[in-house]
Amino acid sequence: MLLYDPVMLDATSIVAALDSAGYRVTGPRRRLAELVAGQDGHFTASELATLAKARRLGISRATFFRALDLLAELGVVERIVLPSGEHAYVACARSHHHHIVCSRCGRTAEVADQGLAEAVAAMARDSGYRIQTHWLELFGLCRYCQRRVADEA
Amino acid sequence: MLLYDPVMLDATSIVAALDSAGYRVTGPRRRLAELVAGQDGHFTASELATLAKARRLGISRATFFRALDLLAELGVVERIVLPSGEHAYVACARSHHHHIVCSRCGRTAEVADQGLAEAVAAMARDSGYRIQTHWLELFGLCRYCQRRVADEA
DNA sequence: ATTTTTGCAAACCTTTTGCATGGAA
DNA sequence: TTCCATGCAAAAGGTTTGCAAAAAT
Repeated sequence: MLLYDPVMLDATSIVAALDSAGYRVTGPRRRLAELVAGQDGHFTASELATLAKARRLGISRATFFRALDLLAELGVVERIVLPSGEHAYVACARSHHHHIVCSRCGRTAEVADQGLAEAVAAMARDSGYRIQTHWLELFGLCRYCQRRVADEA
Repeated sequence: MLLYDPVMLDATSIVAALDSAGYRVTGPRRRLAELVAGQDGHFTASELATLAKARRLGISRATFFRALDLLAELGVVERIVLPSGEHAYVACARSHHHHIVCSRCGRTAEVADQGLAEAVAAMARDSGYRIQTHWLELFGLCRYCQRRVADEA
């Protein structure tokens, strides 16, 4: 049993989110939704574009950038920034949360607050800054990769 | 009195860090060190290059990227990633710490742990991931900008 | 019929790299 | 004299944008 499964998002609900927000449901967006639904780690617009090209899905590169931006605005996916500076997206639940990204396979898990909110509040108090947003990213090895790394040794 | 002043780094100690690590002390690196010493918020290689060009310091763009990379390896500055994906650097103290970046003026402050380590440990425990590194960035308004924003209203 | 989306290609930016030259040790 | 560092320019990504054509409502 996995405590923290990657959040799975089905294509239907992605399309529904677009539709109910008044955006048009188009062929490319449907196919893109399926591609996104098939991802279980983080992914970049670029990566999906490459994948789509290989599968001859007929979705242009620009569409990925535009659509993923849109999905991020709608809160369907969350945009994170990798240490390299690339923009990546992960499927996300509605509430505030943070991600752990596996540095080996890219799998992500979400984690609960665990006292972070208080720590951030304390930092705000001490620094005199009025915090607008905070942003915690954890990088590490997921269970599977820990095992694989151990096997290799 | 400011509790958390931006860390000021003087040019001399930057040069000393290079020297003692066995790297050559060159003209461009000296001038770059002064430029870095003059920054009090975060800055990108690109920004410094533009600045240097305006001041006719004769330091090429590539040198900024190479030298700042080096300084980050030496621990003289820390590399952060802005939400836009750009790589930025901030002067930093040696111990583990986190930054608050002012979203209006770019001023940074460093903050103490405040229970973050325990929170991260708890997240590791719950998720089953073996955490390799974590990375907290806070964005908000510094004291000065809070006041200025209030004045404008 | 109207308005949004798309695709294409070009433009943009930041960052990286190859290679010959120049400078530090 | 021996390498390391620099400058230049080109390359390499990733991301954005203008515009005409296509598709959705």
